[in-house]
Amino acid sequence: MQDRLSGEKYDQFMIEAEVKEFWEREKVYEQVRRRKGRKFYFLDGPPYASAKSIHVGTAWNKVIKDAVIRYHRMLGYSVWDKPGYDTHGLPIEVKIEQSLGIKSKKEIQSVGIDKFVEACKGFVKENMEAMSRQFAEIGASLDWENPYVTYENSYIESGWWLIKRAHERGLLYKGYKVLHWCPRCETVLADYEVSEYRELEDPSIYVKLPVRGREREYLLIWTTTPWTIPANVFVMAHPQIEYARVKVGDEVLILARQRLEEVMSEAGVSRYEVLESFPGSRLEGLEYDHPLEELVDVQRELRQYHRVVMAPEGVTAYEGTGLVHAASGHGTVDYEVASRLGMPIVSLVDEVGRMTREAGKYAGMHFREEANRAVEEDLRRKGALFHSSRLVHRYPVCWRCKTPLALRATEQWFIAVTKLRDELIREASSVEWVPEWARTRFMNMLEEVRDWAISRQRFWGIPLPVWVCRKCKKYHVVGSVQELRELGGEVPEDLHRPWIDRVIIRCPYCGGEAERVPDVLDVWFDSGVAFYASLGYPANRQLYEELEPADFIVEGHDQTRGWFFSLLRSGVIGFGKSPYRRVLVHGFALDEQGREMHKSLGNYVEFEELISKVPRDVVRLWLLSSTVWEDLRFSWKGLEQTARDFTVFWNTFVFASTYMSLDAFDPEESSIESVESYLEPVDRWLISRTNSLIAQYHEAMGGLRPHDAVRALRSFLLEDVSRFYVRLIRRRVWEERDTPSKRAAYATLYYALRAWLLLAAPIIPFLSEYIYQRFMRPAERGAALSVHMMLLPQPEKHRVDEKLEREVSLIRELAEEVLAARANAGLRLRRPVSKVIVVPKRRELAEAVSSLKDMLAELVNSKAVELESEAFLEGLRAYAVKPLLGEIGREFKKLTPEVLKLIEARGAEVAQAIAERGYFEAEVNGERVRLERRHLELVAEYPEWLVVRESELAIIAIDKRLSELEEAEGYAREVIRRAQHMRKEARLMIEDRVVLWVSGDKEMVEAVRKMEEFVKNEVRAVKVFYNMPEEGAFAREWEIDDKKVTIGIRRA
RNA sequence: GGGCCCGUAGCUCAGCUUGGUGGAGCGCCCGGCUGAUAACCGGGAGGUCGGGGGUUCAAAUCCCCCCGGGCCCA
Repeated sequence: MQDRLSGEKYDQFMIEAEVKEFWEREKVYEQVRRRKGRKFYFLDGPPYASAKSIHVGTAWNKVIKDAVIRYHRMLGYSVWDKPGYDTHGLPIEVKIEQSLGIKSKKEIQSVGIDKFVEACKGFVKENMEAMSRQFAEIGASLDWENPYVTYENSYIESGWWLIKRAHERGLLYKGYKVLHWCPRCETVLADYEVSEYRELEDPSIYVKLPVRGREREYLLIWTTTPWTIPANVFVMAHPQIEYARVKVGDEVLILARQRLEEVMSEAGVSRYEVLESFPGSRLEGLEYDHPLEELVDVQRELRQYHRVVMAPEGVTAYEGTGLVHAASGHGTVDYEVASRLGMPIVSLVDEVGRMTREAGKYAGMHFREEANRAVEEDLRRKGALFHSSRLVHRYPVCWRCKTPLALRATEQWFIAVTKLRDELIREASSVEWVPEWARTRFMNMLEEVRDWAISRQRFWGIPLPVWVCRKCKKYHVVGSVQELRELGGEVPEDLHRPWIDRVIIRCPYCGGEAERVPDVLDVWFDSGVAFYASLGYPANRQLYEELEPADFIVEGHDQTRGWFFSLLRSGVIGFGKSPYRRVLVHGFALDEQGREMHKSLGNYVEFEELISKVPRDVVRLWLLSSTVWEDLRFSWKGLEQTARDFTVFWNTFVFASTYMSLDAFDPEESSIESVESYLEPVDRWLISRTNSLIAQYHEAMGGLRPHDAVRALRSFLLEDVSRFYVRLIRRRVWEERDTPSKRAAYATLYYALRAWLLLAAPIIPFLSEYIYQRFMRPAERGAALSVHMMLLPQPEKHRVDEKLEREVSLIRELAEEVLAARANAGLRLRRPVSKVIVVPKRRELAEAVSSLKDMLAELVNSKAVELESEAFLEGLRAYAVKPLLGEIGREFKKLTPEVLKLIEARGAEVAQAIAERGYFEAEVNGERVRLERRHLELVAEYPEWLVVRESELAIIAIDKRLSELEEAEGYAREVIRRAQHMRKEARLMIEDRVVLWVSGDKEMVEAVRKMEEFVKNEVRAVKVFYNMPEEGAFAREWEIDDKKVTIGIRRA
């Protein structure tokens, strides 16, 4: 092997630049993609292309995807890796409005829809290019040249196909629905878009509705939206709640019994009398008059509907009066109850938030700002206002413009998803969810699924492919461009509005002219069809049929109700099945304090900044080490620590490369099979650990737990290889001659590092490629061009020795105890000790020590390790006793001083007796005294030359006594260490030989002389002189334990 | 108001599925090493396992309630 790693300073940034250049030059990605294998259809959740800079969370998202993709490629799969972009929708329209300085739909029309839509497209294009660049930067190996883009004609056409499918299945319908409406954006908001609430102040009024045919008797209702009173149709009550007729002054009010006290106290009424109480069911059918009947045109037609109906779903006993005023066009429940009972749907607010003509006196008023006040005033004048105040409550506002929303019945197009509920549940159950709780969350959501309002009264979106005949008023759904052409439509170059709006087709029913309904589709529709639209289906059926279903998707947990759902919905509508097999849910990237990262909060970390400060692999390893489905806290410190791990990764490979090349090691010639009989326990251990790692890694990656894989990889290289194995093989590796033992160590180390390098490739693609090119590829015939074209190793079960792994881990634990004992006794590690005695407390430890004695001895720098029984220590142990005054005083009373004297005088004897038989008897002042364990504290004492430490594993005793020779070795090592330091200072090469001078303190010089062969070998000296260094030699005076020594070296 | 998730050392996080002596890294203190070295190794201090209740011989772990945070809904 040739060393291509050492001698160069480790610079991860430089490495990444070079690797990138290599990938581009050799077209590695293209070659990786071209390889054939079993299909793995990965479907990219398209990020929304509304900004140029990606969020740390978006980067995390793509890094997870990339790790999974690379992993599958290295398993031999042919991975479908087309990325996507979500490009339509209101948020982008808003940005363009802002950049054009306009504020409403009307202004867009005056600018020209064509210009507006072109601006949207241009904006999105720039964003996509910037985002792709950043994704490629962190090494996301997706097909950035050919992403799927939701605004493309082919994609739009694929979208149309699903609307047509829905229509064919009888799921498409036009209906009224009460939905949140933004009067500023002039559009309906989907349920999940109603996400922002503000604390707003509103009126809180109690209104008296006169009961028809009874004098001075009223239904009492409560509302915070006076503007809905003109649209009142009926009143809802709960059949099981108790109601009361209450006399207040000369009037009678009807309200819930349970609400009585609170309502009266709020209204400041202290004197009232309950005339009778009864269940709500008795109120059914009770008619009333509308107090504003003569001011509101539509109310004259609604007279016949004004009555109390039973509607438990709309009434609670914890708020209001228990009687709920229903405005069928302005409340969700109101609408549902009205539909059920065949009541009319009345909506009196127009698209811009003004009261309609039917609202009579209030026509033209803004619903919140003006109508509220006017209605309240009129009610007061009519004597219908029982009480009025103000209240601050959470009120929904538009998520983009913060305008308070109105509930409003509007005409929209729907897909009857509720009809598909059972299918959805069946299909979702068959999906594998990681983690498992994602399934629970998803299922809970499906239980309450609603019909899907797909239409939007906007511009930048997939046009709704519905044409309505001017003559017969029937509508026709167009499923493709070809169909459009067949119906006589002139197909525009771009399928967006406004061009598509101008397409007139022939009505298939009456032959009349049909024009398009001007709506566009909900943007959630777009990404929901990605599973087939990104493959060009149905224009190109083959690709989809080959690839479906998607084998894997992964997005943040917010997408449960988002993309995961919209995909499933589209899958079931279009194909009757789930479009994906496995789902991984990842967390949110939060800031260092655990809050959401937002530009407006000033805690936003720019991706470009991140990547300029921290190498990509470091970012990746750090991101991937976080538990994937939990939220991630951004941390510069965490990244810094991760960067430090990389220096150890690097150093480990440099170490291997340096020595293997020095010894011309050839991994192909010296495989672990070829050195089998020379493998030492530590070698067999590392080989076993390597296979355990491989198994663990596959289990983690296969189970979509990349964090577990990363943690296993990290600890293997840091703990097992670098801090343990390399330390233990140093002596073998420094051996000058070519020994089988050294070769065995190299073979083992190469085997472990090779496996690690391959396993790490999906996680840290840059560094692993770099090291592969310089360490592995030149050493192996038939190694692929790139590490990413290699196959991952599979665990070889016969090489796993669980017993050995357990034993080594016990030995490591024990070694720590010994080191702790040494540290406590001030015995430095460099000085050997003559003997470590182990008295094991567990049988498996005894076995481990007896089979791995040498390993333990090496780890703790001891000349010998001996297993002994407790009896051995007992022989060396002496006990001191400490009387426990409390116990002794309580029992011996007046005799206590005498007893204490006895203990002091015959302490050793007392201790021995109690230790051996549990008691000691003697006569004191003529009385027989019996001392037991409870009277005394026994303190074990050992000879001065023995250091003892007891742990849960064993009792450890270290013999501090050193033989003369060992003492000399200790001193010699002190000299060696300093000579090594000087070699380094003198910039000698590792393989250079030197001449050494040692002079000064007699004991030191004598020690070196005794250990001369050892010293020469360690320092690579050809000769040692015991006098002052010659002129020109590199010399220095040292002080070691108060002894002065002069050391000199010169290259031989 | 509902569903799901999170809360463990000063900081970042394992451990919880399957109850049995609480772990790692960083930081801090002490010591060591110097042939991977702008590294590294060892030792030590540091914890009401968010709070309360329950089940159990035994709870960080299982159950219930509460508090704080996240996501999604109402």
